[in-house]
Amino acid sequence: MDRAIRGDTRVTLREVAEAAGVSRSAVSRTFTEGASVSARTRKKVEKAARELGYRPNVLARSLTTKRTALIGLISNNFQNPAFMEIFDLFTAGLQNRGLRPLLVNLSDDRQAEASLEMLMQYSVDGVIVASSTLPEGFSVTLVEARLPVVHAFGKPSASFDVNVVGVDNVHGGELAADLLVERGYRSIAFLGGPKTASSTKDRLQGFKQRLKEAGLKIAQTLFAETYGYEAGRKTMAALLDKASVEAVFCGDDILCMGARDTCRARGLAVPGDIGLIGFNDIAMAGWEGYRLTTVRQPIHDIIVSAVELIVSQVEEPGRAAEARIFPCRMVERDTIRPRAE
Amino acid sequence: MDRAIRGDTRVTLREVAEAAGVSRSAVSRTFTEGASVSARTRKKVEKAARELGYRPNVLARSLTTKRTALIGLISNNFQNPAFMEIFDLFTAGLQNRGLRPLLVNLSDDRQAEASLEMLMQYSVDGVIVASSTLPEGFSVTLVEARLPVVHAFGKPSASFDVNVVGVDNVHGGELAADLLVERGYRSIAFLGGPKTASSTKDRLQGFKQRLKEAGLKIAQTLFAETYGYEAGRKTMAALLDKASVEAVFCGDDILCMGARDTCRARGLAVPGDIGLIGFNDIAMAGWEGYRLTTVRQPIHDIIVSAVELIVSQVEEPGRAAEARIFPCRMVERDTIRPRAE
DNA sequence: TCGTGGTATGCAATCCGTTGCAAAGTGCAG
DNA sequence: CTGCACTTTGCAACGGATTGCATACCACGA
Repeated sequence: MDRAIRGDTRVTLREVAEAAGVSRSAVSRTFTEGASVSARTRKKVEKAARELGYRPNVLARSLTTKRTALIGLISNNFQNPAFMEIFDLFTAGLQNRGLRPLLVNLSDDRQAEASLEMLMQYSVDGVIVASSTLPEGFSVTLVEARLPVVHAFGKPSASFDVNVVGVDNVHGGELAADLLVERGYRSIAFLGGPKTASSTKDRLQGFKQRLKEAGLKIAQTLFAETYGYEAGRKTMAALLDKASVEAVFCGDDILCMGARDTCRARGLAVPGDIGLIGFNDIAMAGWEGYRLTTVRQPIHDIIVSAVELIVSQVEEPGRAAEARIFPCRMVERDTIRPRAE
Repeated sequence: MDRAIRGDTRVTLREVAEAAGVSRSAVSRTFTEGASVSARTRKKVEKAARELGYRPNVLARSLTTKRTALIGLISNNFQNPAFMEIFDLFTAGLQNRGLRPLLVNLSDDRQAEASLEMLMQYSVDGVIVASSTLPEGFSVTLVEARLPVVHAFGKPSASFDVNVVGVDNVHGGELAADLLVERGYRSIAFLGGPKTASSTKDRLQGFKQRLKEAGLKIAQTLFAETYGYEAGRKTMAALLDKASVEAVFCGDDILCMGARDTCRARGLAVPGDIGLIGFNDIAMAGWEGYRLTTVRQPIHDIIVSAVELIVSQVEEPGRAAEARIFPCRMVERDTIRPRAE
């Protein structure tokens, strides 16, 4: 009976129409919200559809409606386990609004162009870029192709009209500096993420500035190649080999966890011998083996906001680009020494 | 000049045809591998296409070709940071073969039905189920709808024809038991993942059986609600409250990390006071703060194999279902006491 | 010059839906 | 019973591509 489940071929609208003894329009209309169909035909159609196991073909539909409900979800942070939280929230958020995430792994940036091409070919309704390391130019290309875009964890750009949701990274850097100064650290290093990432630059800027205001200078500035655990370990090792410092501000929790572990491996106590600050406050930052003191980024809010934004952008294409910037705040755990009595 | 980039509307094949002064068929043919077009027209078409910024509409194409290159990627393990590795490999693997992952977050299993419906409506070419906790029935539903399916990290079923790629979990459990026995542990507990998951059941089975052969019985058997860090912590706490044991075999690394951390929080030394074994050998298992002794699952091989399998399944629909089972092996780090002298 | 075989091309139907428009149907007041 | 204003319905065109088939073209040998 149920052709679709038997699976020979998918049942089409035309067949339902024939079975129900109505026109194709009638069938189409019973499946589109708010179209004019009498209760009687609707019933007939629904019965036939049920019996045949009819499922409308969304892709065919998209041909005329110009909507696919597909949203490109691009990221290049697949090395960072923290992104699991992010994917969870994004996919759940999109699904709740009836949107479908088409996932793009951009770990190899040479594929950037091809990926964009692909997204256009699939007629995605919009794109969410979830990354703090992709260059601004990336989102801009999308905007130029008239694709609605939201750059989550990005930095607002003065020169281009692209939707951004993120935090005030400069301020985050300031918070870290303030805490270190307050706790009396004087020899301080910065261990950032990829040098070219706007997030890295901004955090460093705020950090440096505030230290300067306190009469201090950054003792060492190193950059990890990626936001990843191994990168954090290696970079921290390099740092310790170069000089000894009292505290390190890491540009990301995952880097900080790596850094924490090279300390552990070298027998350095934290915060006894060296203080550490992370950035993000991902779930893992609270794990017993780490308990990072870190600058919290409201990931949940950012993502909810990004989804909201892409939705309104899709629904109202002309809409002006928006930047939604959330504040960070310090969450203190056990990697920075307590206030002196 | 470049309409598509200017973005008014997408350029269609028809417009290219007009610009090049050829028929629509000619245009279509220059864009399909192996079709018969003269070098001269091909050149004309390509020029026009380039100038107009034409990109074929894959969805329209799929209407006649019956191929979308969309692959549903379903998971319900978004709480487990280890899945980042898995997503990374899957997305990269699919992309390399020109396939597009349509991501489905099934954390809420009440949406299972709706998700399947959705995947069918989007005419995905196939589905990869990446989960060891989804019930067998889930994949079966897909198979019945004649969708090519591969269940990664699943368990082969005697009764149903579904493609499975995974490890021999029973054997994994045996390895854990053997090691514990060899190291002279006698009071031993099992801390598994969700009770209903086939992975949990199989690991437990092998474990129990082998202990029995050594004349031992499992002292405690507890199950975590999910494969997640918090679940691991809580369940371990419950276990310790009930009884004291010498060693615990955890059904997953992430659970084991949670367990490790409740030990840490309670001041229990590992492996001094208690021994721990994990399962999977995810990257994090090697982190300095944990260094889990664990049963290794060849994640990389499994995923490569799963992608391969879905590809051949899509290309050759009638193909018989296959089960590809990989062996596990023990990797020893620091959470089990060394062999006595 | 003509015939032949092969390659290129275009026509038109098709894939699966949606939608503007005109025709048909309905209900109700006069 | 007629007229009028809605509500339902179907027709047919359309969205953007592919493809079977028939025709047009080409070079080449006889």
